[in-house]
Amino acid sequence: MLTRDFFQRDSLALARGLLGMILAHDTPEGVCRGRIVEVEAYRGVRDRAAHSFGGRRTPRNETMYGPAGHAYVYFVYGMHHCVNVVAADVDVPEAVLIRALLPTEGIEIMQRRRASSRAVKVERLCQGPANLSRAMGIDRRHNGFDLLAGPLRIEVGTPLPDRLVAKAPRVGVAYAGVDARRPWRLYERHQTAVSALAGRRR
DNA sequence: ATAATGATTGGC
DNA sequence: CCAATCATTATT
Repeated sequence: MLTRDFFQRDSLALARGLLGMILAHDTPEGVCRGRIVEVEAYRGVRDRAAHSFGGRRTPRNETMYGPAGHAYVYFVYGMHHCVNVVAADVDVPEAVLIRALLPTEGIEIMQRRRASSRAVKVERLCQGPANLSRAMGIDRRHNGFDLLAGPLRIEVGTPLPDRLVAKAPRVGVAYAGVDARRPWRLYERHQTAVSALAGRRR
């Protein structure tokens, strides 16, 4: 099991550490697991792309100000959920957005949750933060959950070696000015499950 | 109370 | 390219 120390560090370091770890969710339908292959670091009060920029503290982002290793889940665009892992110390509002998983377990359950007109390929089931949330059965009810243990948790996986870590600017943060260009999106090189809009790099 | 907008996705 | 769709936030 991971320790609190694993999560209690700055969000960029945590983002790096989360690559290769497992997001697991026990649900009535069964357990679902996926290997984390793409993340983005949101670096707190100085990061114009972060919900906590400038020390903004609202009901929505309150979890970011709490202890590390908890889930910050929020609702956007009137229809999507995104899952973050809270980093750093209490009152230091940093977090890591989980952007893509490679599903390893509970694939049929995920396919049911993602059911649309056409079948969804395994590598697309958890491709993108909102798709992943839907496939894993995560919504606002999970905001504030402790990810160390419990029905929604992060388990020890296989750390991703440096040579397989790619870095690029974050997605969907054009409003963030200079911070929009920072290479704070980390993902597994050559991994087909990384989100499509994110583009590929080597 | 009202207006603006979004850490996205999928369809055309 | 753009509509979907509404909670959250900022502003009056």
